[in-house]
Amino acid sequence: MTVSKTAEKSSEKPGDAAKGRKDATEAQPEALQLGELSEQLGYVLKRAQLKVFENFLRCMASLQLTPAQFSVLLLVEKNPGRNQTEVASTLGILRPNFVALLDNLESRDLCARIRSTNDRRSHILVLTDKGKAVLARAKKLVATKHEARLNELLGQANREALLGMLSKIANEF
Amino acid sequence: MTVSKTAEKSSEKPGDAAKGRKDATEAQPEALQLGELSEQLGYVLKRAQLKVFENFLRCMASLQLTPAQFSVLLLVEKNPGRNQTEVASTLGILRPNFVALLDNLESRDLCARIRSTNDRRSHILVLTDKGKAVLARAKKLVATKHEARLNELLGQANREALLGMLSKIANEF
DNA sequence: GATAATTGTTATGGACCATATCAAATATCG
DNA sequence: CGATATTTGATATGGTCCATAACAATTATC
Repeated sequence: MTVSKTAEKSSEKPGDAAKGRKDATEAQPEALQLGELSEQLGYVLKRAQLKVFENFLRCMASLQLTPAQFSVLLLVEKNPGRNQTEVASTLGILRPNFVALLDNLESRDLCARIRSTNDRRSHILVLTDKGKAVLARAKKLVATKHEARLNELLGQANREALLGMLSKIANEF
Repeated sequence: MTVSKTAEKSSEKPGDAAKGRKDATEAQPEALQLGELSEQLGYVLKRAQLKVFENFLRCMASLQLTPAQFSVLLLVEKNPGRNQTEVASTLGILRPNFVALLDNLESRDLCARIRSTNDRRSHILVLTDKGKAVLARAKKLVATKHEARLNELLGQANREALLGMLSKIANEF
């Protein structure tokens, strides 16, 4: 699979005509045949995932939220008062790697760690007011720019079917 | 999104009853609510992709082929005589990162670099006999273990619909 | 024939993932 | 109770993958 994220930096600057372009009489560089690759679910899945993440980042540029950060905010909002281990493991993030992620969100005052009184080892996670506000704006951006674009491309019904199949794979495969 | 690959190392050893398990009278640790997260295409897409790759690796364990390596072999088989730049860019791999990948395949005698006579800068890529044989076995494993499992889970028609939608996202998003 | 562009390569840094380990706090059990 | 084990957040570290800059050899361009 192995699909990088780089944009196909087309070296085609507006001025240079007939450089990469050969007219019909000239031999084409011929694009490669994907062949069975285009039937490999893993390959297509990865390419689609990269595109979706890429678009997500563009939509969120004004808020500077990555998919990972967005998912943390969403989960903490829905489940306030849980500790780091619980939130991290739900997202499939290992506890050591969750620390820096949280450090970032906390330094931006989007989320706060609170020492639990029940268990003074654990840190309870809560969204700050700013965090709630940013998340609300993020949700709107996702809905109006990101998901809307997907609906436009696939249609509402197909989009839901896609989500269902992916969930099935994610949960039962 | 941020979904790690680690298996949920359940600390539930066969012997320890009633440790993590609370009976109905006892307060449950309560799984977190995913909430809107489960509707986020990016999140589900990433989780599904990780599962598929994970399964792919298991199926290919005997041949020691990663998804990336498999895709290179497939592409070179279908397009023999192309150079590194062409193959790499088709797969979305940057040229510098393609070098080590090829070094690996070549050291295992699955693929060969041949200096082009037309353009002595470029290396023409070809599968070795062993490479062809290994790829053939790989294809069989993928078909019988990997894709078969997906068909079983989704059904043939759904699997094709899924592939179509993902391709659309990958190409038109 | 001088200059620019291309190819494969190396070096390097960043992001993400995974494991081991630690101190503090808590749970468990003799 | 008190010794031992476990859990939590954290640090350190190594691996993999992705991205950019730069280089020598070769080729294209003018």
